Amino acid sequence: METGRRATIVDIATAVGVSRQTVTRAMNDMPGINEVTKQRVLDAARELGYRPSRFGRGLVKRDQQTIGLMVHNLTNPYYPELAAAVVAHAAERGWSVMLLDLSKIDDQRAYLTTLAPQVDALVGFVSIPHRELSLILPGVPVVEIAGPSDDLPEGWGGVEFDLEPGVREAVDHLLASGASRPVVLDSPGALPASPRALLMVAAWQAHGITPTVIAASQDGVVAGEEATREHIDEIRGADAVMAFNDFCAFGAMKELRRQGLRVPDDIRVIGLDGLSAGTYTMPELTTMGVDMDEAAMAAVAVARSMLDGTPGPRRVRLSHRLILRESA
Amino acid sequence: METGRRATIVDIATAVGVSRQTVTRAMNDMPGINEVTKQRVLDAARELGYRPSRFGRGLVKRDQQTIGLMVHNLTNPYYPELAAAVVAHAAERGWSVMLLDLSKIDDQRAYLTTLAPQVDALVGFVSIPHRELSLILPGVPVVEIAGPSDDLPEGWGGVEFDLEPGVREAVDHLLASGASRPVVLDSPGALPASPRALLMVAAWQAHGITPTVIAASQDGVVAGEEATREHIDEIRGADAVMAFNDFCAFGAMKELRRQGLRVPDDIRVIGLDGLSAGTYTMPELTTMGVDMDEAAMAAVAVARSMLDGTPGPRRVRLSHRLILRESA
DNA sequence: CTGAAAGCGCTTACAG
DNA sequence: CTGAAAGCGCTTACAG
Repeated sequence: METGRRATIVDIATAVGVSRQTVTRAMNDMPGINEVTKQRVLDAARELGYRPSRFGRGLVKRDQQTIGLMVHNLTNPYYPELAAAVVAHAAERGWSVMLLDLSKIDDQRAYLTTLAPQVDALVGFVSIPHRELSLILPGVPVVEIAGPSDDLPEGWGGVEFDLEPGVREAVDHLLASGASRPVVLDSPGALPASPRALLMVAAWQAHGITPTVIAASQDGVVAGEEATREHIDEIRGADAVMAFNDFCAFGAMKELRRQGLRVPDDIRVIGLDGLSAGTYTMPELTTMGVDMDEAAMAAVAVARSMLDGTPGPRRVRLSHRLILRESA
Repeated sequence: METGRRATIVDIATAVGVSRQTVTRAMNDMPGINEVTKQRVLDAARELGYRPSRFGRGLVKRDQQTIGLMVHNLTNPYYPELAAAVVAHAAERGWSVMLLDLSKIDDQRAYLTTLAPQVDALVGFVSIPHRELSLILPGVPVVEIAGPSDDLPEGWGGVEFDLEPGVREAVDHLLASGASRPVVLDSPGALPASPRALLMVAAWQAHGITPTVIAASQDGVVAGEEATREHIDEIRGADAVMAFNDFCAFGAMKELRRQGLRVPDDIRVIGLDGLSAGTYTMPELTTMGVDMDEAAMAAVAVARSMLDGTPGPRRVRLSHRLILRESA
């Protein structure tokens, strides 16, 4: 069956004693071919284990599009929700999606250098410097999904998340529920605070309240627990925690419970990212996020208009919204 | 910049006044080209917005491999852990991974018919009838990831999960911790019970104990809550719940808490699937699962040996293990 | 209904 | 250092 080399259209043609042309007609179910001939071709194809080369075919039919989906780490439940939606919207256009998960890759440069040329456009979260990516991929359309960034490189598309409306809704909700002594649980890094934390602080200050800001050492569940434990005194004096992201919020909720504090009765907790994993916990996590399906649709649409050279939008802005569940 | 048609190697050649050959040398950083010529070519390429065609290139260099990764629904956290690992192991071989998520696809047949020919091998969870997939993809190597199946189609590879050792460990652990009145929370469907539930029942019976089996209406978190609520009387008489999967276990834990039962003090809970999302809850979920990285590595290895026609293993068996956390 | 010709965009020898 | 030739596997017109 396997003769070392993969069978081609010519092998079938010579085996059956017809031209390549006739083989194409049979394989692609085209009209204008005798039913008997067709059968003989199909039989020979099966016999020889023939599979069409996607390169030969792609070279002549120019309709195959593949978009690369870049994510930092698919294990973070934030990305699969996006990825599933991107696949669905790409499928509507007959596009395939190549998954580029950088989390376990040692040499990201080398990885992208070999794989990215196999892609017609790139969509997703760009975790390496913009300039570097542009050098690796000269000319490939890129649609970056991220927070609002004024420094989107020339020629790139973007789907931007505007967190402000969600944060505002969250603060309004907390105020309405009687909270007035908020703690912001920030992530490490940018001093004095991350953009997310600054947004939260500003939203409270608009109501004359200045939250206490504490920082976790990382942005995972365990770090959220630790930070909550370390700052438990400040937190006992508070009536609401707004976390940097949902993971920190999960950690905070776990530690609060250990400390005997009831959520949301004693203290409210609000996450940020809108993970559906927030429905696994008890209480379910109130959070903020965008509609991932909308984001994916927008990203695919921008990619399409860039690929086609259509005048369509190159930059879409989506607002975070409060996702009201149980923890606040 | 964009002239409608995409620039090819020939466009650059004529623009610079050299042969295609020379352009190839410049673009691919090959030796034997004058530095000045090379610069002129590279400049022209940038000028014309040239990007190499992956088809032209793929046709002549035969080293590009793409594997299709089939998953039922990437939003289910079970799959991303596998997907991330598959991407990592594929990357080691320079393979790219095309993501095929069937969850939001209306016409799965049409979807696979257009996308699967763009793939050299298929790996993952096969949710359509085996025969149907074989018809859509004559000759494409398939590596199915699933529970032990004796009916693996001729020529397919498989990575099989053996749940029995994990279930046995879980029961031993529950017994050792003093539990003796187990409830099995099964999923709907197969009567009288699912294979998973039957395995659990058998493991208990080996110790002379017959668990009560109750069934949820679905296999999600909410169904787990509902089933727990409906059968709360049986559960109050029990000291351990073994759930069909981690989702049901999440739901059970939530409802148990509402009902005033403490986990694990009053009642132990054990899930099945080994989701890392089980660390988000309080208490963290004790569960059973395989090492996803190992599973992914095995799947990629089987795919490779099938693609190469190497005699390597076509079927790998992996054992579930108890993942001890807090809920039991 | 079938085949000879041309071409998709690229690279790999082979000459010079 | 550079180019003319051949070929990768397939399809699309065009003849017959």
